Amino acid sequence: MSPETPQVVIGLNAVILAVTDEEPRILTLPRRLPVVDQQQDEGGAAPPEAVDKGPSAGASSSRPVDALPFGPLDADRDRTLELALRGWVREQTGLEVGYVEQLYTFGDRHRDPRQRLGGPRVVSIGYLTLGRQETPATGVNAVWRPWYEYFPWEDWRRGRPLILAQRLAPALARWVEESEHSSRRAERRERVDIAFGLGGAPWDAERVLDRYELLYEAQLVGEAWRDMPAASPHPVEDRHFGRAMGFDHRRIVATAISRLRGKIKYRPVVFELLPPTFTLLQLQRVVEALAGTPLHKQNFRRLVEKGGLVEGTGEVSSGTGGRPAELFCFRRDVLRERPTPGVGLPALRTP
Amino acid sequence: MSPETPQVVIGLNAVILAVTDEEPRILTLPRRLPVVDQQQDEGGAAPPEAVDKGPSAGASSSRPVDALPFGPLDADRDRTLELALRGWVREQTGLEVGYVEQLYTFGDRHRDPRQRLGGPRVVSIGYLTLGRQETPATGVNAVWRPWYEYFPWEDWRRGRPLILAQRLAPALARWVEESEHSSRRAERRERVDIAFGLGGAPWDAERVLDRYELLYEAQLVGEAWRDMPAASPHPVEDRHFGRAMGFDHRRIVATAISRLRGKIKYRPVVFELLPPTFTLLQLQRVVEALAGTPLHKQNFRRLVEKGGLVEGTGEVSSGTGGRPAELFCFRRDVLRERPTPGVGLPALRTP
DNA sequence: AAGACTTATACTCAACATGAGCATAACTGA
DNA sequence: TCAGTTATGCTCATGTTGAGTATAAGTCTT
Repeated sequence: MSPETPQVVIGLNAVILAVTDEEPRILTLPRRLPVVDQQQDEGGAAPPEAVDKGPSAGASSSRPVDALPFGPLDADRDRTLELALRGWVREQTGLEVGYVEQLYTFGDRHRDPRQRLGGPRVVSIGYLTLGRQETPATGVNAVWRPWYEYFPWEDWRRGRPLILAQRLAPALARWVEESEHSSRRAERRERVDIAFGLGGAPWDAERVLDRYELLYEAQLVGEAWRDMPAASPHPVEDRHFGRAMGFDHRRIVATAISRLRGKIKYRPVVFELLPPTFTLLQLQRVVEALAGTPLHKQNFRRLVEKGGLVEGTGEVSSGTGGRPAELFCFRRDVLRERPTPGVGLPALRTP
Repeated sequence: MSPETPQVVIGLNAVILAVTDEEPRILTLPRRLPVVDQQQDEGGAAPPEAVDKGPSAGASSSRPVDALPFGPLDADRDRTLELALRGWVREQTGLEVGYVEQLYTFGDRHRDPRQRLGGPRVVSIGYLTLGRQETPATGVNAVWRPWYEYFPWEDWRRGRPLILAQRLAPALARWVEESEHSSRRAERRERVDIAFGLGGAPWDAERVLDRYELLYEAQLVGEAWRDMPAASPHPVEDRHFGRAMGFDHRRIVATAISRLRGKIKYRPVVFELLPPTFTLLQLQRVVEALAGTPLHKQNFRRLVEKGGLVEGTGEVSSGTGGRPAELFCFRRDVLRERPTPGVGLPALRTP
């Protein structure tokens, strides 16, 4: 490795989320990335563009994959990580993000194909941003894509997804059975049951990352094959679940969903995704879209209204298709009143 | 800056937590660190030991400060971040950590005095580890120190801490008033009220990090003065709250407390801090120590027993000082039964 | 213009969870 | 034996949650 190669590069990755037409969508950039070839596995110089610069079309071939907006931290220029992230997003998409939250930092060497091409060690910090769906700058090749395309088993709004019982559960069962020792099988089975709500265990909507990690380990997602040093030719597509992404970006999106599904319960973050005023059904649809579960309409209304999360504006919306609905807005005072203002949960009192 | 200086260094920091005598304690290493001098602010070569190596006594003077075990990521050797952390902890303390959880990644340039001495950019990843209090290897200068020494306003077990009303609230009020514009004052006041439960707002035990960040901004913690490029001589100690730490380590500990106080509510992590069998009062005392609030004994028992979190072993403990108590152990099956098994919270059903 | 359909909103009721307290049991030490 | 200490069982009022009924007020179709 050449001496002037930096040892470590910090990659900043943004899951830019908006909800439109009752679908949570993330902003993705289709990118052509170098394919790891079995022959030249340890040799060959790295195409530096893929690592150092953002999406400036690298010289590599192969079909494009979805990637998140991302770029490295400039140690000399960027004063904070968040400012660096905002800069990259602006540069690559033309969008100005509002609410930003750090998710997690990933640094496994073996889960990034770039590491095998002689590039520097990449440590990626994932961020989640919330906002409304805006059109990227002209000339930017960005796509707002529903996040359930990457995680079809996570959408329970119209009942338990068919893919679960029909395809995922059998594939996972095979993975459990392919273990040699029975203790190992029992351990795998328990992990599968808890993560996917099988074998009598309940479905926990927040375990999105657990489920993705398990699928990766069981080699049921495309990324797992891509990352294997001596991968056999890609197996039948039928055994890959959900749409794959470049780098470790799907893992970062899984982290984002997990985090957000947890957070809406105790912090009023949903409102970042809504216009200043909205009907209660609009609000409900957004929460349902994020949580991936249907909600009882009347109870939801009681929750947010009696809970002091929203207040009526007096205005009414006409385009409901039925009786006009009152327009509500977020009630900021709730932050002073309750410790955990979110969609569900009790309060605490001062004794 | 010399060309072979790495641009970015990843610092891995461990908050090693155990609870003994009803006090949560973290393992700290007293270290002598270079003092930032006003004269040589931008010049001077960095003492590389303070950054590159762990606590190998640097050549610098000044009195020692508390620091967490930490060390840089070795991009070539360490396969994962967590393995690197375990290695550093082992090397510096002789301890083998069990449960490990990543907290947050900090990268603000201006909040690390090392950055002003010409060293590389440090990005610190904080980790939390849970276990029992073990004695560090002989020869290691490590101290288990109660975390409430760093955050005395966080311990509400014996009622509202006196320091809050007597010293913190007035100091914060001064900070609010010292703003020029009234809109700025109103904004500061709202932040103070929400973070510290003043002005009628409730106390939210989880906002530990918010409170520390606010104190830092209001220059009411020692670290704020240390980090100022042109700091006036340190003001009277009377205006600093809690025991200070080196680097940004107190911020990392604040993150740890916030995270843990949230997590015990929905994941059975408390048991990592307890022996395999314990009495219910022992369990309660540990939860109280972490949450910083007293709990109703009978209700707590009902919660963990009916909630299926623990099961009786039939054995009894004699050293209670009163009637002997039954010994309980963690009931692993609860993971299969409830989505969020912790100290408090409802369940979800499968329809 | 009537009737079907859609969405909004109010209200009820049972099941369950939570906060607070009373009562009794079983040990220790003076 | 009595006071002090902790353990454990039980009650009761209140709050929260899940599910459903009923009615209001629009749009669209014929």
